[in-house]
Amino acid sequence: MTDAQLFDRLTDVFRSAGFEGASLSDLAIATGLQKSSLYHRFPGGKAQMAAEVAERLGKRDVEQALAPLFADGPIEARLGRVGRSLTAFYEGGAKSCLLDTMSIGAAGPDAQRALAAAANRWIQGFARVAAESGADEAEAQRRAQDAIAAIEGALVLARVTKNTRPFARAIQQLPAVLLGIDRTHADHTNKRG
Amino acid sequence: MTDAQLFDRLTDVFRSAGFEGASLSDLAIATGLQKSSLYHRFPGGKAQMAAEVAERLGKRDVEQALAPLFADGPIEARLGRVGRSLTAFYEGGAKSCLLDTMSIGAAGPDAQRALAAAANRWIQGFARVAAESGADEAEAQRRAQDAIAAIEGALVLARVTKNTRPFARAIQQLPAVLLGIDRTHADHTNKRG
DNA sequence: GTTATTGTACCGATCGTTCGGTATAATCTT
DNA sequence: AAGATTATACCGAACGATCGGTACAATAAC
Repeated sequence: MTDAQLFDRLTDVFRSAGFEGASLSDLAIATGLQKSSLYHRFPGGKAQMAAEVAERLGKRDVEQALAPLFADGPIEARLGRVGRSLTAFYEGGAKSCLLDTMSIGAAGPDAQRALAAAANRWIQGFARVAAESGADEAEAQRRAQDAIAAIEGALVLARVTKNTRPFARAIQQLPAVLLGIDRTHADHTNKRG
Repeated sequence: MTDAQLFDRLTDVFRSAGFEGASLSDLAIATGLQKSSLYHRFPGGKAQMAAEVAERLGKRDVEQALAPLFADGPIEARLGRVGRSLTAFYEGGAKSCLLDTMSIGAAGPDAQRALAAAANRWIQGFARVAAESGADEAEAQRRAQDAIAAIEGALVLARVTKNTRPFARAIQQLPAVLLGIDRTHADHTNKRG
């Protein structure tokens, strides 16, 4: 089992069950390793697993999902690509966000710090593209936070109501939010829900 | 201890620790009751506690928070009152939402159903006021979902980054979202963050 | 004195964690 | 090159603690 696979499995358990809800048995089954083997790889136990998973989220996943932002091409096209990237990452809204599920309860200070760092990286990435459209620093930050909040909230709504359309809408409205375009009378044809 | 106090304590534990994170010991300590007393009141155990807490959220808390919506007065004033009501409920963004924290992991089918019902009641309440401003049914639903998603996402962001300003902004933008007013160039004076 | 309610003592199961040990591969010694 | 040693990855079995839940006697309320 490669490191990437191992982390993928761990991440999946944590993000669907949360920190407390993810038992070592669950993690062992998901990874195909015995609990003692997990302790060999993570001497710090479950807290270390959560912390390293959260770190990878900030350092690898966020960078990967936001990569299209800093490529070439018109800004709308780049944002469209990021939207598709996020839709894939969250499986259309069917999967929860690690930032949400693992920040509940006692996940240990290292994990909490890593989660906060991941969130801030995401905010900074969005803010950077918002600043491209002429927004000043503070306004860019606000737009970035609002865009992420819209996505995170839609994921919560999807988990509770089993309706992923608000998530699809949040992704669709992402360019408007970041670029400061009026979305009052946007087109919702065939996107009701 | 009155029923209201009892439920308040239980709700507090569930919404800050989630279902799995809320142990019977925690619940017993928070309520000042022994486990046997809790089982006398909730023969169905922790699952029943969670379900009844979620039911009260939908039937009492949502109704209470949204009450100003259906009183007299101009619609902006009513929405302002709801915003203050929600700010109090979430303590300015410092407290998580039960819809979020208790929907993670295995909270039992009754609780899940009650949480979904609570979310839908909230959506319907917001949609009703959105419809007042001339939006058709589908558009009102969308605005209501988006408004709630903005709030829930801001609460997630607040929990992770310890920054409650996105929450304050979500509340502030609530009237604009529901009434379909352009909020592109809204005033953010003294509300940066 | 009857009925609720609580306190105490438990239960089996599972929690996160640790320990002793195995197999293979790399590293060192000579 | 051969043998001894170390490092790495994994496993099975158990640890004490806590989990959610139960049985029942003592107490409180009426």
